[in-house]
Amino acid sequence: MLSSKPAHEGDRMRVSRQQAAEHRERIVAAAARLFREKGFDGVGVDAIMAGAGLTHGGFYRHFPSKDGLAAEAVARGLGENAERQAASPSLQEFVCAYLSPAHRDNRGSGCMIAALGCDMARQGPEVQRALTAGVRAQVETVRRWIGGRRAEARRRALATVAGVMGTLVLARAVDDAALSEEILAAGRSAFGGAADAMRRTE
Amino acid sequence: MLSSKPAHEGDRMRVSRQQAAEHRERIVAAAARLFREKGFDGVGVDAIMAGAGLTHGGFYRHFPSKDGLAAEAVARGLGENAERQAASPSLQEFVCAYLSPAHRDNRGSGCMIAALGCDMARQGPEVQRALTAGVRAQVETVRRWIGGRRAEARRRALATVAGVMGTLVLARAVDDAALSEEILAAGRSAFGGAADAMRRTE
DNA sequence: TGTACATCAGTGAACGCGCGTTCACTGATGTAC
DNA sequence: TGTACATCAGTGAACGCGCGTTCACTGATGTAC
Repeated sequence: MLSSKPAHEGDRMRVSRQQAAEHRERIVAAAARLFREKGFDGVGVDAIMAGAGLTHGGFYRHFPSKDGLAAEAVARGLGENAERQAASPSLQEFVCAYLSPAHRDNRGSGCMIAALGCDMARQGPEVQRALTAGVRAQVETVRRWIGGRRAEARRRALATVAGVMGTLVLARAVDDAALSEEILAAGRSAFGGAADAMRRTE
Repeated sequence: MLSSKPAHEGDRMRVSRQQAAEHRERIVAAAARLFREKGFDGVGVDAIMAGAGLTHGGFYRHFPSKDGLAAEAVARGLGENAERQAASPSLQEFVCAYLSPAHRDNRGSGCMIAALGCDMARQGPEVQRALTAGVRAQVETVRRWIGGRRAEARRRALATVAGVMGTLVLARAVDDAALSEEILAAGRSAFGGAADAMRRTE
């Protein structure tokens, strides 16, 4: 899938350091994808390195341990989450893309929290710190989309972020295609317009 | 924690078969608890058998493999979910219990889907079949609590089940105690009264 | 600018531990007479 | 009911594979002169 030949070779000297930096980048990218697809324990260092077009021996020139890589991979995946949000013009469109069959069927390039959320609490503190920052950022974006009174909007934003994530997890876990579609549709309906839905001042 | 001494010894003969059945039961219970606490890959057969007060060698007199046990453990955990629902008089009280700090802090005895939902899709077909049945049952109970037009109530029930699950996952994954409380509170507010909240006919 | 040396990313073999699984054995259960 | 035999749940040692990690080595990068 990934070519093992570097595609640059330019920029005068110190090509190797630059290449090493690109390799490191490719390792993190491969890990972010593979962890989401198969879970932290479902992929080995050898598979990650192969995914980056390298052999396993060189891994420890870049990372202190598999756990160390995991923290970076999670941070990277959460960054992708933020980019997808930034690319969405409205909550409605974001939720429709998030709760789409395409997203459900592509764990490897999808939401990091939906793919690994259940396992995050069992990971090291670095992973949890990265996750918390990612959640805060995502909630803040949704809060701005929702608008209105700040405290109320934030409450709705928290429920929306959690709600779409849970919906995706459920749609992926279920055995039956029709039920899965129904779950996604229900989520889009409930969370797609949190601004006017969930009207409840308590 | 669990005494290794059997606490029965009665009922005429064939005590051993009965004891074996109890042992099997204890193994499934220990697995259901430990899997939820540490994940499918986080506990070994030896730890499960120790949790049941036995040694690992006898495991394969009861189950064909660790995966075979996983399917039964998941089914058992989902059954506990159903029991907790049955013990709740209303959606409001169920959601308050589900999104309580106590539930968040006790993975081992809590919701099976929140604890392992992300990993379910990677498990065998038996696990997924059990999960799907469990989800259907849970959704149906919530639908009855919500009441009203059937299609609309079902849509809200699906979103509620997914929503509270996602909320719990998020509250557990996050690093910051205050944020975790805030997430739980937002979930209780959004999903606690799905009958009057999420008012949205599409 | 050219040459000799040092650095270090990457390789592939090897290590060692953990864990799922197997197995010979034990001794109480359960059965045949 | 009592006795001899068969069954089988449980034990603990052992096996073997996978995987995280280490290491000696290579050869190009990068540097000192």
